[in-house]
Amino acid sequence: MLRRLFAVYAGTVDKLSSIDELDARLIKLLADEPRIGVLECSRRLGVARGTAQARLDKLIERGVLRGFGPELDPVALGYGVMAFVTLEIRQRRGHQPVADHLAAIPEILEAHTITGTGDLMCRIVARSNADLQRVIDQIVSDEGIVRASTIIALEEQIHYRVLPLVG
Amino acid sequence: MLRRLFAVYAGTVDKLSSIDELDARLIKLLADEPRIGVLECSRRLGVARGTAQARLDKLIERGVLRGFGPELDPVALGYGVMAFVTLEIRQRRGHQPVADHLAAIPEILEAHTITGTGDLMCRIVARSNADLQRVIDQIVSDEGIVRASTIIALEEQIHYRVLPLVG
DNA sequence: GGTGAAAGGTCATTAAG
DNA sequence: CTTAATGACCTTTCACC
Repeated sequence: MLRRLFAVYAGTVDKLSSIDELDARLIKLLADEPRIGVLECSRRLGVARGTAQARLDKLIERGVLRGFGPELDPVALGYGVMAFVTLEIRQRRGHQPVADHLAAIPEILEAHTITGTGDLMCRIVARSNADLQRVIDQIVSDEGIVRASTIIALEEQIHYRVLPLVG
Repeated sequence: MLRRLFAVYAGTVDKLSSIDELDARLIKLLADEPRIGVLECSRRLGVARGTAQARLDKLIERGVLRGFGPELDPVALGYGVMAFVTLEIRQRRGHQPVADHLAAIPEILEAHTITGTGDLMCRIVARSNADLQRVIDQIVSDEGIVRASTIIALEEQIHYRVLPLVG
């Protein structure tokens, strides 16, 4: 078998990406038809059911598979406007208080500390452009935030995907 | 019942966000324990199985629930570096050729056309900072791209989430 | 490998908008 | 009158021991 195919040496990465060809096929199979069971997987992959089960368990254990949570579409939920907001924060007390403030706002779907002139990059959604202003006001209401620079996403060219990385 | 609780009027939104309280409870239940079946859902929600099934089907039909695909962690796959890349493109032939070029690069996890000085915002990953250069080179190899400005994500403050929008 | 259980479909009845 | 919820029955399929 081609176990540990990649096993790359990638700087400070602590989890090795030990994904072999069977794991990849398993993942792609589950991505295609998430509702099928382990038995069906083993049949399609041409392996014993125990093998499929073991592979699945290990993928979850390693953190490669984070789970099978329902994917929700913000647009269908009424949040048709998406934007990226770059925040500049006061460096005094670190970013944790600001991160806590952001986490309490449901419209903030994601946040990262970043390099460059900004300090934080957030992905936010709103029900309309007018509503976007409300969300931004809510964001900048925190003392720790100096400036917010907003970029609106017009059209989604590539929807979020990870699968191509699997090969 | 409190059906059509939100039913907001949100500009050019064509899909009404008709999520009632039962739908919300169902979604949150599935988010908590994705592996449970429809029968188990119906028991926990205190409704008939057919009801739970019908609600689930309709949520999928409306596009609110995009599916139950496996969530993959790029970090565990060996892609420990994440970055946001803003692209400036030649406006001559539109962005479609560029979008096609980007779609062929697996490390590009997402792409949107945007407002502001840039034209496209991409989320990319790489195995290391050195590898990031390779990915960027691959991106800018397209004729249609004039400039790429990269911002590296240092730490994930808020992991991607949509659930808070459900209430 | 066998067994209890769940998924998925259909149906008639009842209730509510 | 239309839409939804319910409980019942059935067959196939899976998960677990």
